[in-house]
Amino acid sequence: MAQTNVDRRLRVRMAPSPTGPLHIGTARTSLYNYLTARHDGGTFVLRIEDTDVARSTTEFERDIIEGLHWLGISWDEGPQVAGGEDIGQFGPYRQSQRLDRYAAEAQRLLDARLAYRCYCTSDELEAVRHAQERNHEAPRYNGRCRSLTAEERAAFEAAGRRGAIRFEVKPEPVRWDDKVRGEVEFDNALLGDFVIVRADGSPLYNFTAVVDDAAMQIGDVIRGEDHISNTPKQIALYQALGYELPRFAHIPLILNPDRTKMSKRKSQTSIDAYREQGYLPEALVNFLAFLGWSPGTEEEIFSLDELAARFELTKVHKGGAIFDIDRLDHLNGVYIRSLTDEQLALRLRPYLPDAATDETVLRVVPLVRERLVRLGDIGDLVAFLFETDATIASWYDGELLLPKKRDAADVASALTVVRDDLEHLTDADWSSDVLDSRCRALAER
RNA sequence: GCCCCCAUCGUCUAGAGGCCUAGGACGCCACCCUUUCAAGGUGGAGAUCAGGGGUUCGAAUCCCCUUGGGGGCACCA
Repeated sequence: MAQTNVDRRLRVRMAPSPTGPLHIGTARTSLYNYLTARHDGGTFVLRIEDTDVARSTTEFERDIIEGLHWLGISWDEGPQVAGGEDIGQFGPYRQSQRLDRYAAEAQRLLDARLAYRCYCTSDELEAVRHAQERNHEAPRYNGRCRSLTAEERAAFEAAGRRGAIRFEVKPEPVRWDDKVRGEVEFDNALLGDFVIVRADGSPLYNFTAVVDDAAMQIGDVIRGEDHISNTPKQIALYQALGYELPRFAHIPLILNPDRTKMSKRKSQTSIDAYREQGYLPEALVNFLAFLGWSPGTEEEIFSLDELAARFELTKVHKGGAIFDIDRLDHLNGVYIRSLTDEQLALRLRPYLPDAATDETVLRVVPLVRERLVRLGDIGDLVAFLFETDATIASWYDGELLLPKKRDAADVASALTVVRDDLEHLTDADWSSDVLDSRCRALAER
């Protein structure tokens, strides 16, 4: 493994877990990593953390990769896609393909007596936890298997138990200089020995992240604030394994309106959902970038490249930011209005019936541009004009939408009335007689 | 319960001791433009900088406490 001329100070990484569709928070963290790399001329690595076999799927992995691409976020090193090969000299970039490395490192820890086999069952562990809770103690592993004799271990193994591997935490204070938070200190004496490899042999997050970040020469670990309490554990692991420590930066969380961590239950968290509604990636990126960062000026419209030129980790806030959909809507409108007719027509295409000709779409664009908040809103505005129903098509298309004698303002006006009118329609109103008369009346206005 | 973190208009934020009687944007309210709705323009309401102590000639900015909020405490990531 010849790894030459790698400046780890300029290497950052995003390590999503494919256990769900691309999440807003993952997208924002990816963006901050990407911007940091681009700003400093560094390298951005994508690594797939799929060690949780039960929850990880290739569909989610594809969704995440596609979502990042859609946002315009690209990486310099990452897993192979579509039958290609891994890109980069530190691959493979999928943790499920690096199992031998974790096993080797775990063995190294075992041999050095910095980790040990634990044969406790989940029931036993739970019982201990409950007892600790009753005594108002911090729930943590009590170290029962820490000093098992060879005989005791053999007995467990003979009984068919395959122990998990626990890392022995040294009870000492750990501190690091966080790029966004400054000095952070934590007393590892409060920690229990934690599991790094399950009884079934599969490695766990805190362990794999450290092994890989070190192997991939990551110099700056930029991740969400929810990982801040993993950091002391990981630092201990870095030290035990003899790796050079990276720098850490914990960025603020994106919040629900009630200021709790943004969640699926309370907010729309999947990038796909925003994409489907017709938010432009440019708008989403611009919006996301400002959730926890600002250039320090009053400018607020930035392209990805402009963001990369201005972005600095040191200007990232410590406090979380509420995801304000009104603001996203506003930004989206700004970006929609900045598009040329042709560009907007192209983007609108997926939201209109196939029956609509390119020419028709192009003619609709100037009429709707000023009032489109999301591309998907085009459906509410004019999609019905292209229904196959002959009556609707002829009336709206011929008399209303594209009238020979009327100008664009007239048409826009009519469209709005039609839209408002439609909101009050009941199912019974959808007979062609009723529609016909409505259309006739509207056309005469 | 234990540990860690955070704190400027409703929201996103500017602010790194005097430029702040706290600026911008979103949202909201008026008015203008407009046959309507938008878009655009102009103006307005909206934060005693969570509260209390210090430090200093001077604090939103530094320190401490309180309060409030959040995150984490898995053989998830």
